[in-house]
Amino acid sequence: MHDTDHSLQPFVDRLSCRSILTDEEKKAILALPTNIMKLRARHDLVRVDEVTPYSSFVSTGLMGRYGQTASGARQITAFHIPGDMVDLHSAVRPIGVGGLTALSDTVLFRIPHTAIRSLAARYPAIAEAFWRDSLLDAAILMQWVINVGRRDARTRIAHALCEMSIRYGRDREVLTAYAFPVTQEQLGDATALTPVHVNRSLKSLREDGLVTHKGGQVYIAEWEQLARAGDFDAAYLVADTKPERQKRLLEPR
Amino acid sequence: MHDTDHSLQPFVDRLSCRSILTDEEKKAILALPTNIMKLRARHDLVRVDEVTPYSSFVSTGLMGRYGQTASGARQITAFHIPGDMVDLHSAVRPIGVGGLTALSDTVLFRIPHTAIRSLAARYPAIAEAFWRDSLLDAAILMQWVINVGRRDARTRIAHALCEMSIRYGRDREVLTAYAFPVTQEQLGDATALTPVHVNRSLKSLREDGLVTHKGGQVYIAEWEQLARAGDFDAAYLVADTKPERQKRLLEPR
DNA sequence: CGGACTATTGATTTGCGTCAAAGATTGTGG
DNA sequence: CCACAATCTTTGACGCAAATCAATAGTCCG
Repeated sequence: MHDTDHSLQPFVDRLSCRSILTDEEKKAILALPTNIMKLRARHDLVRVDEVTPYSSFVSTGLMGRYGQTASGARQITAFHIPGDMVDLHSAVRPIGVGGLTALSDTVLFRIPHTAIRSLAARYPAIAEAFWRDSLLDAAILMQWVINVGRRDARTRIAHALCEMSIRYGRDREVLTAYAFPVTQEQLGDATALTPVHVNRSLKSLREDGLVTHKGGQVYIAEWEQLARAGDFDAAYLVADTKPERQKRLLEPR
Repeated sequence: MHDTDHSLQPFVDRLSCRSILTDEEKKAILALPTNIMKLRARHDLVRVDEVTPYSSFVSTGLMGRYGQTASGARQITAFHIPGDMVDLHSAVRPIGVGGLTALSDTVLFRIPHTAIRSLAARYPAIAEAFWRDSLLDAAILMQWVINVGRRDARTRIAHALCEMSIRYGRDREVLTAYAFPVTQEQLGDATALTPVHVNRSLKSLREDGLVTHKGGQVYIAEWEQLARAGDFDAAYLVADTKPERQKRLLEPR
């Protein structure tokens, strides 16, 4: 085995943080057929209401899942960062989840659903890992409902920046500087704010010395204060509180 | 086999709508140990940040999943109606999903996670059905982000009432009259509105002759118009567009 | 170097929140 | 079965956070 430009090793690493996989299972994942694809910023991978026959691993860049209202307003429902597998779920339930767009220039490895499905069929423990992965996405979505529904603009932005800090970090550690290549308009589409108000909220956070977002880079000056300002508690992002509970449903065979 | 008061038959029926299960698998689900539990309205089954060792099948009543902000504002992130299995996911990922409360008097059958886990371990096809079930919840959650983030009050309420109409209906058919035992305050907690504004929005929909909510009952007078007013498209609730795609990952053994 | 995004700031508007108070319903214990 | 307490619904007046409108600077890229 050797790494290639198409390597899914980061995906295996990420799954292994949350689920226990045997070497054979890891190898089987690495052996998935991949198809490299490059997307320019603002180009769609999947349009709303379109059904895709692929799942895609994000290698570099940033993808956004989105839906829209009849009046054309866009709402981003998820950010997908390098290491994430997007549309993994669509192998099992391929509808009703909106479109996927590149928020910045992005490199993906596409994997046919058929390959995902047969892998999950052969290795139930992998299916379980995939399931657990989609449950983390669901937990994040719940937080977004709370964020968008019940927090004011400044708090929402702070919360979003805290979330991405933890998600970009290895092993859920705080990253006080990270690349987050979104425009203020896109950040507004994720937090349900207008670009103008995103700008004002960022300014307020910047003037209070908590955080800066410039040139697609986030610099967190005061993590503790930012987390407080964003009403942020990272518990929902943690794989599991008790390691013994993340043990496999199935023994290796 | 005979039905009892603890029967999980409705759960099997619901899973069977979306996944293909053998008779043996269905029997195995029905054989799960259940523990009946009654909850009065406004009582919690699981508090925020609490970890539960049970999944619960809703027999009658209405459950709500919720989170809250530091300032104490409550946001309902999901309604769970009779036939739903709540906290199914917590068997695999037991954290970060907030609390569960009874929105009306509710009867539940509790099932230990250990039983769920061993069932999923023995029958991978059941694990797959569970996964698919949690993906529907995630699709609903995405719509809630859009609803709360980008639609005005009247539209949000209309959307929520449309969603529940389809979810209460058998086989995703429109139900123009259904029991939905929530107060206007709870509906506000779900749509991120104040009870006062929920009242005004309902009044507007009522005066336009679209829908009525009185005494915990919803009466939809004009489905088409209500769906338009709520910017509602039921596609996200459908099990699958193409039946052949919902075929099993795994052959029965 | 020019055209198209992107960020920033100010002035004004508005949908929804907040506060308040009066009815309608529901439930409960005597 | 009634009384009264508690909860829920409805309506009005007012305030505010964020949207909208508008215009000027940066910035990136071909």
